[in-house]
Amino acid sequence: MMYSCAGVTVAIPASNDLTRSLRFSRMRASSESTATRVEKRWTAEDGLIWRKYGRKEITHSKHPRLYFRCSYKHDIGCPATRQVQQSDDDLSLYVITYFGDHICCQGDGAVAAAEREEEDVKKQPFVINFGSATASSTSGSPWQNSDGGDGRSKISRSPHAVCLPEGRAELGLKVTKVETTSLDSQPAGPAAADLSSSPDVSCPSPAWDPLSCCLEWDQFIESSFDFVGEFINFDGITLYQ
DNA sequence: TCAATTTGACCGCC
DNA sequence: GGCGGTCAAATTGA
Repeated sequence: MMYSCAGVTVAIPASNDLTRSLRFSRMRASSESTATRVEKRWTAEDGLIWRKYGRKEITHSKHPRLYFRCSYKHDIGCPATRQVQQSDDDLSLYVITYFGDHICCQGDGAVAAAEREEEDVKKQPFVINFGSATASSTSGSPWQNSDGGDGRSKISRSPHAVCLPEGRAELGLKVTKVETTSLDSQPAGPAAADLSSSPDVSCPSPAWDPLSCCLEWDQFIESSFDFVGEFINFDGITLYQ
């Protein structure tokens, strides 16, 4: 099977083979050498279409870990996944760990945008200021999928990936830190207190944008801050890879 | 009717 | 056996 996305044609295995390979690729995250870790006060749209496929209560963690995968996982075998977990120490902090690169949107536009983003990352610190993130928040958490509202994402169900890394710039985001780590030495998890030690600043991946995410964007908007015109004022963000 | 979410269950690793 | 990651049936909303 061949699939084209943003000018890139990708060959993927037959669905049965893919399903089988996926089924027996458990513990993938722990076996891979690297992951991209992002800490945010809130999650934000990253222009990519994520689909939630699991939720797990983690021992010694107050908050469940949510599992997202690229919506094109089954379509074109895009291996990108991410885990989102609320920090126990700072309830406004979310640790987002990305695994794998997106192969679903590596078109020229996305690559160029990613390159521009990399330049931005190198040029200036990344500070996303949420301002009074809790000013209008009643729950203060996007983890309302199963108890709060209906949990249904209101983001577009567009069948096409939207590769708009520059959207971050539209949100006025700046990069403070991107850190590359090995899962072998620093497994993903909620303990993020020691993650701010590296001075390295680099773009985690030229193929896609891990700097922002799309978890519960509507809830994010509705509960975390007040919109004033089109300006979004974030509170803070730290990136780790 | 379709597509996304929820959630219990399954599976591999430690 | 416990834990974490993923699957897939059931559920739900557009």
